Amino acid sequence: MTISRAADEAGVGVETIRFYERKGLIEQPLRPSGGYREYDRETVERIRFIQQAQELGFTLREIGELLALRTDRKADCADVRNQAIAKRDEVECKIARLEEIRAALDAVIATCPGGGSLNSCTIMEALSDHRAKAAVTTESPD
Amino acid sequence: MTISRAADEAGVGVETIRFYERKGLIEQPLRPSGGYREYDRETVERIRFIQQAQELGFTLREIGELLALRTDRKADCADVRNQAIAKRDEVECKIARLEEIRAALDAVIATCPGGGSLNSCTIMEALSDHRAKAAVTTESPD
DNA sequence: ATACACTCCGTACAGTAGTACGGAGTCAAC
DNA sequence: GTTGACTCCGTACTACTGTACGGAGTGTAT
Repeated sequence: MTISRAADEAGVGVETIRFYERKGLIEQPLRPSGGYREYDRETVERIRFIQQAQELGFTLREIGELLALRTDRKADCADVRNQAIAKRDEVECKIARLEEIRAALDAVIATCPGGGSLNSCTIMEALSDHRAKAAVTTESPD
Repeated sequence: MTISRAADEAGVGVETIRFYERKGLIEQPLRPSGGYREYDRETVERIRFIQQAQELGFTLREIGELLALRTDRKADCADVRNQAIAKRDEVECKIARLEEIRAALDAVIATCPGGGSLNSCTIMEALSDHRAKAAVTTESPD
């Protein structure tokens, strides 16, 4: 399978495959003819694995670790589970943070008269510091 | 006020101020002595405004627009309100997406035996495509 | 044998938000 | 008048996930 075929099968671009290769996410493929990369079904699966994991919010670095686990004979299912749990906790933190932001935006929108000069715009006021802290600040930013 | 003093007052780094200046978020300051930047209280406020808006999830580009509105005589409170509403909608989309991810991770964690070889690891299975679609895929990725 | 599509490679670029560096100039104090 | 802290500038680098480019080589079909 050529690189463009593999890219099609996996649903990514050719350059993406070369990029993953550089990043060590997929192994160096054989080059039987004229230096052209030769891919098998397994590598396509591996690329799909990467895509799936990305959809779950894993970074390429983390996916690299998962892939390393996959070929590690000593690796345990619990290792993978722990990774997944850590990622879920991380996602939960992000959600909580975004919910705070949403609440702050809602508050600010609710008090806005919705028209008139900026001098009486409560949103601008809220962003212009002083009193703003209560409505806006929510501990450490991301 | 020197740049380092202004940075302290605003709670950012010196380089950050120069960066904002390059980005056009703050105006070119006066340089009365030896080419040193001279800041006033108003600029510090402006930098704080930027920080506040960042905490609400606005990007620097969007903040630049808000700041432009602020000095635009024709600007209306409704313009600001619309920006805030658009941002809230955006935040809501992100939350929804993350909640899908969390659900998928929860599902995958729940079915994991929690120990044993990777061959029986349901998380790895889920990531390894085929059947995975149902549990993992949630329409367009971010 | 030649056209055409495909592939090779390294490098640069995209956007986001800064941070770091190094050599030179400057300010205030002692 | 010299020390030490501060500032200047442009550039490069961080992290992330790719995308684009351009000139050269190669495989396949006609």
